[in-house]
Amino acid sequence: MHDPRMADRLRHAGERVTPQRVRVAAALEAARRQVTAQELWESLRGSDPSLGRATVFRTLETLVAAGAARRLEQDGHVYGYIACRPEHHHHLSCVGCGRVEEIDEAFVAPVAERVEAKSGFKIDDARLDFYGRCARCVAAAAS
Amino acid sequence: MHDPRMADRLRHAGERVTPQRVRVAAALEAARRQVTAQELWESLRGSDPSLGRATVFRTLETLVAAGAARRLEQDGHVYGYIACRPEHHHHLSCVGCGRVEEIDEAFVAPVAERVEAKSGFKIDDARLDFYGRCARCVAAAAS
DNA sequence: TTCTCATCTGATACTGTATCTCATCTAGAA
DNA sequence: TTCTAGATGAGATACAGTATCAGATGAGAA
Repeated sequence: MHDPRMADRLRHAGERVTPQRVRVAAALEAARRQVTAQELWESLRGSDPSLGRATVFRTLETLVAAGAARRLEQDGHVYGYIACRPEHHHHLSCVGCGRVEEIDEAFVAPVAERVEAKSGFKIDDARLDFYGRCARCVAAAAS
Repeated sequence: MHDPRMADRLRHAGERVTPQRVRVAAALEAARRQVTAQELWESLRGSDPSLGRATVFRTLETLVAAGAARRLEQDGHVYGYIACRPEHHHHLSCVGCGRVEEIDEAFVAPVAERVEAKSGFKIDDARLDFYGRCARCVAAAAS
């Protein structure tokens, strides 16, 4: 088994440890990025053509419930899954050249905390997008 | 017309002002909460059975593009829409009851400044959306 | 007012993600 | 090893949203 911790988490949550679940969990961890159930199924089908599509969807939900994965909304009504740690997506988008940079979660967390304190909301997810011009485009416009 | 401002926004964005669009915009404003295109269509069908489903979906996108509404992600791969003033781009959305509160620009401005300083971007516009549960829904879930 | 045409509407078909059903299989306990 | 609650695989189904297209219409021009 690639990562015995994943199996432990499932067992601890009272879930069965099946070869399919182990394979899905291993593939999710190996991805090291946000992936969709569909992507995961397609990549796993290569090595295991008998793996069912529904099984991948179900297993991902099981992993989320067991605390071994996190589900995020992606644009286009797709769920993205990522192993272990939530990864928020905040963007800094240049309207000049189209370049997009990621904004670190550290910038957003303090705002979320203050908003929680003021509003009484319990915040689960955040989306922050900035639009403007990158340094290069600003310089180009000035010249 | 319930709210002439909505028509002005459409006109200003170079969009036609049709009876259907006026009806959809009025219903969205009257809701005063986050609603889905489907919900809006079903409620409007009562008074106007000829109103097409696709028209509601298209109109909501048009309103978003014109700055008269905002699109938010809801759980279950559904887009929620809410009428808003163009100058308010930040929302705090309850996934439990659909209530949406506006977040003051003052929370976001400092983040924008720090991001500008770090990245060299010149930021023109910002959009921040938080998703979670309001105090009432948190209390209801705990009981 | 009437004309004109770009664009909007409504109906329908289609896309793609996710869920449900059910016969079969199996992990894990005894 | 046997037993059984729960998992699997295949296919059907549900549902939000989009694409298409013929016909209708808003809004500016004449």
